[in-house]
Amino acid sequence: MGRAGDSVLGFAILGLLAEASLSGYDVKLRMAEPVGFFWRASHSQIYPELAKLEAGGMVVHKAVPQSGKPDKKVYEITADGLLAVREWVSLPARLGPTRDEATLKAYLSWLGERGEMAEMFRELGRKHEGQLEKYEETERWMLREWGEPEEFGARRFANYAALRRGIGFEREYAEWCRWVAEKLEGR
Amino acid sequence: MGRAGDSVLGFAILGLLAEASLSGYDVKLRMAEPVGFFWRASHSQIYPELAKLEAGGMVVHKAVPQSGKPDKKVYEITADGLLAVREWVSLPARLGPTRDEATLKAYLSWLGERGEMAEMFRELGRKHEGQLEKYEETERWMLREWGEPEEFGARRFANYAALRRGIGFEREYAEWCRWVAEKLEGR
DNA sequence: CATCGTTATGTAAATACTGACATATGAAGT
DNA sequence: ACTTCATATGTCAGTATTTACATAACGATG
Repeated sequence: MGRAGDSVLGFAILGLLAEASLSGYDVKLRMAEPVGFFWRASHSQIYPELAKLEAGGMVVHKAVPQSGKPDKKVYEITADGLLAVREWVSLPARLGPTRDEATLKAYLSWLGERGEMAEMFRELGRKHEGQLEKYEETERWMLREWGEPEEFGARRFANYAALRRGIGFEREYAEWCRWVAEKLEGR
Repeated sequence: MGRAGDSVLGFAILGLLAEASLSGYDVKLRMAEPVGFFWRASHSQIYPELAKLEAGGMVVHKAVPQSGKPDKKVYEITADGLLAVREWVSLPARLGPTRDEATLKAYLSWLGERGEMAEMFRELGRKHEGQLEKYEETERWMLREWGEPEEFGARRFANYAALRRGIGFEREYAEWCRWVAEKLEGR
């Protein structure tokens, strides 16, 4: 209906602000690094979305002058905003409108030249392999710093759960790419 | 740049038309069933896209009167169109702009009520489990009808490769959901 | 002193996508 | 007779997303 904090992006931002007050730029940075792995957004979406959230009473901002850097607007979540995310988070998640270009290309692979297709999947596999390694390094760091997953608090577990999804996803994807490439090469 | 057949959807359609001439409705049906698992599109996207492809010389149509049913427009791929898909298919696939609502909700799960969150992931896991079973049934059918994957022709292999991705994806996803639910329930 | 990178915030145009509206034929079931 | 379903093709409004444009302060590098 167009209520503020209606879009998934809006809730993603509210979720970040539930943990700490942030500037639009800070939100952008988090949307690149940890959150971006499962919900990407650029600053040209974030700034307008923050304005929309503020118009809807979900967040408020105050200007913070800085020396050495441009001033920033630090956004803080309101009671309404917190209530809205808390309600949203346990609502059934929509299954993503599955759109995977690589799987489409696999489905149409009979149209391409075998060797070129194999090389493409080989390279794609390497990319996913690389991402997997980054995730696995993060996991090692978490286990080293935080101890046993069974004893994580809710916040840390939430973090770890998202990472586990990334690891499973990339591992499966990389394996599939290698398998496709191998078969296309005719072994 | 806005050339016809520029969008992934355009190439998806060209790929379908490379195998057989189809009406917009037929394309829609394939976008629901096998293709829709990795590239979803509704008829409100398909009809305009076909018109765009035709304007760009990638496809041509002829009206086919039918008795008992409304007339249809059957689209056929042109030499230009075929060349365009063939080139596109072995070009590096963009990594999908990862947007997965469920992983976002896992990341923000500390904001929700434990039991509700667990139930949500439990239910989501069931959905992915159901999809997995459908895919596995299709796989059994393929192996029964087509024999050994090693002896599939390029077309059948392409089909099978996309299915294998679906199976891996759903299996991993369902497992992750179960794992999250279990941990949230505190076992 | 010029340029580049980082921080910081925005807008605009174009494309992509969803969901609803709109229409029409004929078959099959109630 | 009435309704529903499958076939068949489209448009429209609104939302979401991407890419490019636009500005500005400051520090570091050359």
